[in-house]
Amino acid sequence: MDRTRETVKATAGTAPRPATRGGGPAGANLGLVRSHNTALVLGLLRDAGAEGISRLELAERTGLTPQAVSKITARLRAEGFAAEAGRRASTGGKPRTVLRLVPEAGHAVGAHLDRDELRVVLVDLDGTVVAERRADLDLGAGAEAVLEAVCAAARGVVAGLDEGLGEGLSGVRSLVGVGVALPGPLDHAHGVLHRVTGFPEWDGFPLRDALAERLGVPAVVDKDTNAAALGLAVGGAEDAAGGSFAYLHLGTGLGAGLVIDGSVHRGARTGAGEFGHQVIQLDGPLCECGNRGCVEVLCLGAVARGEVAEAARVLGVAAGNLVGLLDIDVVLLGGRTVAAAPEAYVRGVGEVLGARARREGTSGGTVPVRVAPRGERVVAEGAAQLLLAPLFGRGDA
Amino acid sequence: MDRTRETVKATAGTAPRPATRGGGPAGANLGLVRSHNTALVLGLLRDAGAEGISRLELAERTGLTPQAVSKITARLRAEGFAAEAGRRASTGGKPRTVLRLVPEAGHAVGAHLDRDELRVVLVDLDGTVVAERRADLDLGAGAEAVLEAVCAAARGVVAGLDEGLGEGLSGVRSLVGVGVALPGPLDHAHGVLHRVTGFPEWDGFPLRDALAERLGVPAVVDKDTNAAALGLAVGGAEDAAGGSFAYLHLGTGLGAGLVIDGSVHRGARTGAGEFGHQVIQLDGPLCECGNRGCVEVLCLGAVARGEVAEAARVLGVAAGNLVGLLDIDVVLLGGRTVAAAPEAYVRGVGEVLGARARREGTSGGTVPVRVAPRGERVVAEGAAQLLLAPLFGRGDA
DNA sequence: GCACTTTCGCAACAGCGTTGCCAAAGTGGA
DNA sequence: TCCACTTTGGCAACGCTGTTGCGAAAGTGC
Repeated sequence: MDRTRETVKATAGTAPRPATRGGGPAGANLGLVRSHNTALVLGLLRDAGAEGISRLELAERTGLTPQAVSKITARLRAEGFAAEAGRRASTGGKPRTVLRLVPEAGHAVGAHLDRDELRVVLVDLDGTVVAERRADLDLGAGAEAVLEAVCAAARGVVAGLDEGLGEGLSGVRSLVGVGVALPGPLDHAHGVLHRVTGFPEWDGFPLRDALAERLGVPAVVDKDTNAAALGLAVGGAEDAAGGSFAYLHLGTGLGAGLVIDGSVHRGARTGAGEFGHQVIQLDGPLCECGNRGCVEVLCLGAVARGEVAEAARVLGVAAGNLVGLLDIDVVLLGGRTVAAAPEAYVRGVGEVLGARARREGTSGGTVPVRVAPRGERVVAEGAAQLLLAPLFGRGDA
Repeated sequence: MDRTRETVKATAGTAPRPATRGGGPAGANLGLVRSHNTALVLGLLRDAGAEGISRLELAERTGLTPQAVSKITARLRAEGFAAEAGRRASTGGKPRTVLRLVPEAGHAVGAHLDRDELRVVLVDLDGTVVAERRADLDLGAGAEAVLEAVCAAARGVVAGLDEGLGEGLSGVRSLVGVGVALPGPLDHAHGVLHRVTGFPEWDGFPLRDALAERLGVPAVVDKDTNAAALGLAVGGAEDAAGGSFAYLHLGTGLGAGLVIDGSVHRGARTGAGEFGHQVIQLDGPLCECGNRGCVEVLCLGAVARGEVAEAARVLGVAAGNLVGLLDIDVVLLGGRTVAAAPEAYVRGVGEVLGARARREGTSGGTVPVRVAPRGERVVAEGAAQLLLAPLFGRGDA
């Protein structure tokens, strides 16, 4: 990913040599330390929200000295990313000055390309959705048509910023870039699509570079479930922060986004999270993937027959396998099918996980199951976070 | 983990403040940069083995400048961890000086506590086993007896070092510590056992602290499968280095150790890798864990009936689920049952994975399946790596 | 009104990797 | 045999990082 534009480079400092050559482990230099700590502080500022956070709290949370925090925050204030926001009550001495993030200092566009729908949002540093567009879309209409639809929508959501708008989006000073999330296998590292399920004409298409060139800003591409998981990791469930959780998406298909120790796990081939074709019934009914007894077939079959309880139970068994394998903290459910009967799925999956936990003894207790917040916008918001998260020290994207 | 003894503290430098307070993300200071880069260089030295590696190669691989590498290696040489080892052929100028690790500069003890057997090894910095002891063991014989057996064996393997041996092991200058691996649920972070399967009397026993006090050196405790995975990640399969793989252990039970992006994934409760109780047959035969249709029941049942091919197939299906979920690079098989018919299991599991890969298209190709090297010593060697790996920049342990 | 506590910035500092420069140690052509 | 050239790698000065020492600012409480 190339993020060398001047606008939102919080880490202006020196121009360091390329930190890593050839994929090996990277040596750390001082510029890296600086950007790491700056990102850490920015992240804490964001998490503090409107309430803000004092310099000393930042020092305690990061392990840095108060003086280092003062220097870092001074830079951030000079660059417009942070600002003072009142002061706390005194505890016998000088009251702490509260700092807060300036959300308008940075924005990112997030686009969710679904099979029949396009949803584009503009998100600020805080994660707040500033603008949104929705349109019908035919993923099979060809690259040119889809690209144009995405660009038009992106221009639309950015228009309100009034920061000067030229050919692409490159005139928008605070814009970090555009994140795109879509189904189907793809290569996240290079931003190249593989055979998007049902649309073979996309195979090998370099979506990231095409978009970046067309819009004149950095672009990132990821699977829809990964984007959703990232969005939820950043500002979603409170207890999911920094931990591990799975986002299970039940819509036209069944997939998962995995967050392990606070960052999205994609695997070397962006193949992780293939949850739907997990086999849970040996020699079971044939799935369109060629396997037998996949969760997807069993679960969606039950849905089609109207047996929501059975669908939830099957989903729960597969979720239980996942929880056991990865020792996950929370399971979040999303997607259109879940949205149609949220309580039933939460209850059904929860029961299976609860029974499993009870059998295994008390250690750790049962894994909570919840409906993922943000509803139909999860993926689009997460796509925007593909650009924003790195600013805040998330290793993703 | 407490590793403040002077002997093998490669990072002698300044005494930095505690880097992190309260479990949050840690701010980086200069001492951290130094130890990070030092560990990186040490790791590359170890991977280079007897052939050694030149300063400039180190610079290229780490992304550091040659001068920085020179400084770091000068320190390492002064401390006895590295030494010059000849020189390369000239390519038109001054020939490169080859550096190599001095294996004898550090040792670690690794202990594998199995239900009926104790195996203790002494490993040097290179990962080479310097000494080994094996003894019968009854895990149910009570804490005192087991502790004494471990300590006696540890003293035994260390005796040959002739570095002065007092009450415990604290007199051995080059000894980093003792790593212990055993089955059953436990808390890796605190080194406390939970209900070791079949031996309820161990529940809550603080094994790590008990051993550390008794021996006078740092101790680390982990699950046997995690230790094996770490050992394989460090010096095992070549193509597993830095990547992701699963070690599947088929013995009296069925478990897995997961390595994701080069480091062992344990989960917050050290619960990850519960592979055996993955359900792959809805409403299948009852497992002793209370679930129905677990791989363990199906697989071990087939083994008991002498149907090795069926056992391998079932194992392959479960491995396929795991591979799909995590996008893993390699599957390594180990354990007594596998050792009895290695080719059959490799073939059987490989066929299932191959069929799965073929159905999903060409992207990435099929995941290789191999027998884990090192045989019955994997776990003990991995246990020693619990102490050594951190020296080389592995985030584990 | 004064002593005390707490926050936080300025200035000096130590330590990290980096840069500039040069000696060392080879090769290869004249 | 000599000399120009290339490449390695150490020494010294440097810039930048977070850290430490100290003092001003801004409250509380007797």
